Amino acid sequence: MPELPEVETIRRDLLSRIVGRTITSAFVSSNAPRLVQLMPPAEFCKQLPGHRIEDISRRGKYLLVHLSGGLYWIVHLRMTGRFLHREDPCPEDPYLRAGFTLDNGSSLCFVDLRKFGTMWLIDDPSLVVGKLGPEPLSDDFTVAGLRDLLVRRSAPVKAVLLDQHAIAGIGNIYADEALFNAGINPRRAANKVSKPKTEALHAGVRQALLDALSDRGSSFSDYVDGSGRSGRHQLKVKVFRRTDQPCYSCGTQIRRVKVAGRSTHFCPNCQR
DNA sequence: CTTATTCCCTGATTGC
DNA sequence: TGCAATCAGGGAATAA
Repeated sequence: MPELPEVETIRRDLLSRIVGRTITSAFVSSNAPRLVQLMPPAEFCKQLPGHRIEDISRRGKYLLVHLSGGLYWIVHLRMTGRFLHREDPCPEDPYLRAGFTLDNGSSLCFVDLRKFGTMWLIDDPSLVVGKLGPEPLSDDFTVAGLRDLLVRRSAPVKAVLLDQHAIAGIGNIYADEALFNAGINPRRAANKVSKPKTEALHAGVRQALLDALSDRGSSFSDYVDGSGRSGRHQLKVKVFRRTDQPCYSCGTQIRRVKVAGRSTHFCPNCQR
């Protein structure tokens, strides 16, 4: 499940490896008919070659590959997507959904078991990422902004953290970790989170993301970085997938419940 | 505007 | 042991 720390790790990996390269060929598997958005895959494969990769940025969980001519190649990995760069052509893989060759013989391989991943080739990225909430690691994410968000909503606070239009880039792992950091019960109504707890949540979100980023992301299942290596943060999570294990802070067994349709892990003692 | 539910997809897990 | 039903999850679409 690539979330902000995982996508940012991939971005940094790819940035050092493919900026300046020109795309020489593109292929999309016929068994991935939903991968390319807004245009037929054949059109996408025809347009991409010839463009030089100028930069790579990230917005929430979206990767934006800036191409020559002002075009953007946007990639979302969803649940099981992998976006890998290698020095030779993409190897045989039953889940290889798209492959791209670069002008130095290296390649980008898009591997995605569940086929939820999507990509766009588009002039105006705001059509794809324009409605996302603030970047939680930027100055746009403030305690006051978070407070405004929470007071208007009666949904569980975890549902708000997962809402990409509220804050961009948080998924199931870091929503649970952030709420633990802040000592907030995930089921608590957003508009009942106190002011001090809102401050704690703001800090808790940032800490969860920064901790994961420094570990190059969490590899619970499919996630690997831009070179195909696993992250390490799955070994350090405080609550996510630690059901029935003791809380590191108080020893109470971590509980698992369903909130906002997602598995949710928390310490019933530390998160009241 | 909000919140809840369904859908996409397939390997892993659970239940009988 | 075997096979079917359920689960996992990001986010768009749909319903209410």
